[in-house]
Amino acid sequence: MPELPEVQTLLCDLEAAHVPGQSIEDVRVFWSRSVQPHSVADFRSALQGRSVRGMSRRGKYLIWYIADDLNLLIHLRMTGQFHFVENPDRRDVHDHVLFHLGDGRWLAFRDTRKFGRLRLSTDWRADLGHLGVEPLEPQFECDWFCGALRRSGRQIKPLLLDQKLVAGLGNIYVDEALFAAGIHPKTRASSLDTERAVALWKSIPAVLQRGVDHMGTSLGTGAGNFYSVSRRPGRNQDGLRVFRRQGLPCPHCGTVIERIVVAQRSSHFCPHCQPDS
DNA sequence: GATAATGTTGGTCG
DNA sequence: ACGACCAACATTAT
Repeated sequence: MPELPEVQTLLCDLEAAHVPGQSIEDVRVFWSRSVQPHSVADFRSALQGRSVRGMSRRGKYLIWYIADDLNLLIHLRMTGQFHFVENPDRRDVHDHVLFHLGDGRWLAFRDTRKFGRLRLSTDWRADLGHLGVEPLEPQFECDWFCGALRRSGRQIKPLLLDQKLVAGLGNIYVDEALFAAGIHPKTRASSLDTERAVALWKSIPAVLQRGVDHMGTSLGTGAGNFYSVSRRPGRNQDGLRVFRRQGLPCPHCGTVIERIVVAQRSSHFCPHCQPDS
């Protein structure tokens, strides 16, 4: 579920809720694999009595600063969420980790599908060193990006989903960026001409920033849907042009949007605006 | 009620 | 190097 805009929304909500600055009085883990590779005891003892000094985001990771040599790296995977619960007894069956904060609140990590991970790091720069460039930062340069595309023979969609080149894109925003740039998801990266490559370079930050501005994308109403700490859904789903809109008319030309599978992921595109090369 | 699909990542295998 | 496939899980839509 959560891609860069959703994690950024979560970060902003946690900061607005003043979680940074709080001490961690207690940590309770109800599904041990949420904190693997640590043992529950190690995870708890490493954090108990410490404080959350600050937070940031890298790709789809949320980073809590505990000390110079201790960070908590959180990846939400498909259905991870944070929210506050009244007390430990009121915890939902999918609330797998609880943090008792210094001001008395209980912050819960909820994750219906249990893919999310909370792991400790003594060096987050090294542990997240595999991640590529931040697409909303100045290092996301046009010449560098176009050069990387030229040197890769991979299909453009799996290349963009690979966090090693650009960090933070997932299935929704890749489909939206490819539509905005008029590129078929199976196109070989190296076969894109400069005009298409530059269009893609522009569309990636555009669709991501739009997602951030709309506080993320919340599809459906189920338990695994995206909700930030405020429990309000995002509203970016209303602005999606192609994602999960197969059978509906393209907003540009009216052609029926198609759904195909690329790299084992459902992919949505307009066959007229994004012709197969 | 069974079956397919789901927004992520990491592994294997050819 | 790359892509196909699977696994980790639970829920929702069909």
